[in-house]
This record gives sequence, C-alpha cells and structure tokens, in this order.
Amino acid sequence: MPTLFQRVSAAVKTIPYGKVCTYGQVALMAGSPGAARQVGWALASLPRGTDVPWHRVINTKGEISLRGRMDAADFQKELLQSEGVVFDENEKVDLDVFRYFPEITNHG
DNA sequence: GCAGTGACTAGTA
DNA sequence: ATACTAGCCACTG
Repeated sequence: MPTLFQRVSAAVKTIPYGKVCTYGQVALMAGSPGAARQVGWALASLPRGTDVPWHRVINTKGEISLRGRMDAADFQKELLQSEGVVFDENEKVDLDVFRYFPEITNHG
C-alpha cells in the first residue's frame, strides 16, 4: 500500500494539461475523500522540479490557496496561465470550465 | 498516546 | 460577503 503522498502524486499526475482539480477531488482520487488537507500536505511536501503538476490543484472556490507562500501562488498562477487557464479579475478559475473529473464513479 | 498544525471543505450566523 | 465552528486525515514534537 503506497503512502498518501504517493497516491496524491499519482492522482495529480492524472490531471491533463490545461485542466485543474480541487483538493477534495484529488483526495477522492487518492482514495481518501475528505482528506483534502492531506492533499495540501502532500503537495507541500513535493520537491522542486517534481513531475507532479501540483499547480493544477486549487481549492473549491477556484482560487490558489497557498497560505504563507504567495510567491509560490504567483508561480502557480503563471504555470496555469501558461497552460491556457484563464483567471478572473479576482484571480479565480472558472471551475465549471476547467474542473476535471477522471471518471470517478463508485461502480467500478 | 496526546496535543498542535495544515497548499481544505461544508455549514451556520 | 465575512467570520466562526466542526470534520476530516496525516505529520510532527
């Protein structure tokens, strides 16, 4: 059984280019619905230059949630914009357009 | 084991 | 819309 860190990493890697996902959604993908906080912990624990597209993970409000890491938040925003993600004047993402659901169903 | 903390989320006022 | 509260799970001291 891989660690949460590994599961989160794998889940985030499934987010395609130009799409974003919420912490809760990633937690669900990782097999721990409700463990959105742990997703943040796992992403914060990611190394620099990782293969994990951590920047495609935002909160349920469509905002970049990085607390105490505004520099990283700006970096994430730039990365997303680089992928074609558009931000509101409030620096929010239109989740209705960008939120990505990788066939998360309970019947499987 | 207990208490504190955290890149979260949903509910209530 | 903002502020406060409760729940969540894993790491750290």
